Amino acid sequence: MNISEAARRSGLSAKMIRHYETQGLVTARRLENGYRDYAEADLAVLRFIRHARALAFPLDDVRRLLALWRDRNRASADVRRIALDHVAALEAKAEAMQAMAHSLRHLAAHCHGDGRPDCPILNELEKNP
Amino acid sequence: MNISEAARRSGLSAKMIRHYETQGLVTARRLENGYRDYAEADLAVLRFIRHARALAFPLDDVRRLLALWRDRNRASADVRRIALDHVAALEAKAEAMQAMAHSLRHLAAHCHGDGRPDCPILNELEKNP
DNA sequence: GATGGGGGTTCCCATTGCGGGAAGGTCAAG
DNA sequence: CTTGACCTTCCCGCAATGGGAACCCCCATC
Repeated sequence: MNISEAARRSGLSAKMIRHYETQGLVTARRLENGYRDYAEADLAVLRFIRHARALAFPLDDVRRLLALWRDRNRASADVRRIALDHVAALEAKAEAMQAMAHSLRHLAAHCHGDGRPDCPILNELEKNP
Repeated sequence: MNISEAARRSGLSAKMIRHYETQGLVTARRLENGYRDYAEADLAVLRFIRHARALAFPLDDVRRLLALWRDRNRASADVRRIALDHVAALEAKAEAMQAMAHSLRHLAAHCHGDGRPDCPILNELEKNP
């Protein structure tokens, strides 16, 4: 199957697939004319990548997860460590963003939000320290 | 004051300050030798930027907030809108990340995490659709 | 045979917000 | 005069794509 069908069937874009190839996550057989040719097994890899990316695993992690996936002698502990490290990163970022959102919501709640110029949001931003 | 002192006193890096200048957020007087020269008023702008960035406002928003800040005839409604739009974006991203973290934590909780190869995390990633 | 259309390919640029580092000007102290 | 600590501009790299150019391939139709 050509790249656009692989894209359609994997839920990725052709651009993404080529990019993942440059990053060493997938490889494709090449036809005589240079076209990439994907087998069902490749499709499984592409779907794996899509699922991992949907969970926001960086490509580096995806590469490691793929290696473990292919390794019949893997230790599930290795998979788990990658996942939990990623979870920690996600939660740290999410909490930081929630905290920022909270502060801003609080400031916005005290802002008239009308034609008058005074605004606690700007007051906060212009504070000295 | 030169750029490194402005950096120290604003809590930004010299690199950041130059970058903000290319993005039209700050301007600095130039000495005869081409060096940037900052006044106290510039420092206030730099601190404003730092506070806004600490709340993760994109530079485009910071530019708009600065314009409103300088505008004595601003409507606080405009400031509020920028802030609340940003809050919405922050919360959307944060919630998406929390959701991913939750799914992964759930999967990891069912993973032995020992030397055995079977792992619900990989099972999830290799699913068909 | 020529042409058109719809594939494919590679490669470069832009995004966002910086950091690193090179190449070179400037200035004060020793 | 040299050293060192500033400053300047400019280019590269990051992460993960999207957009688009320039060009190749193949098939069908005129």
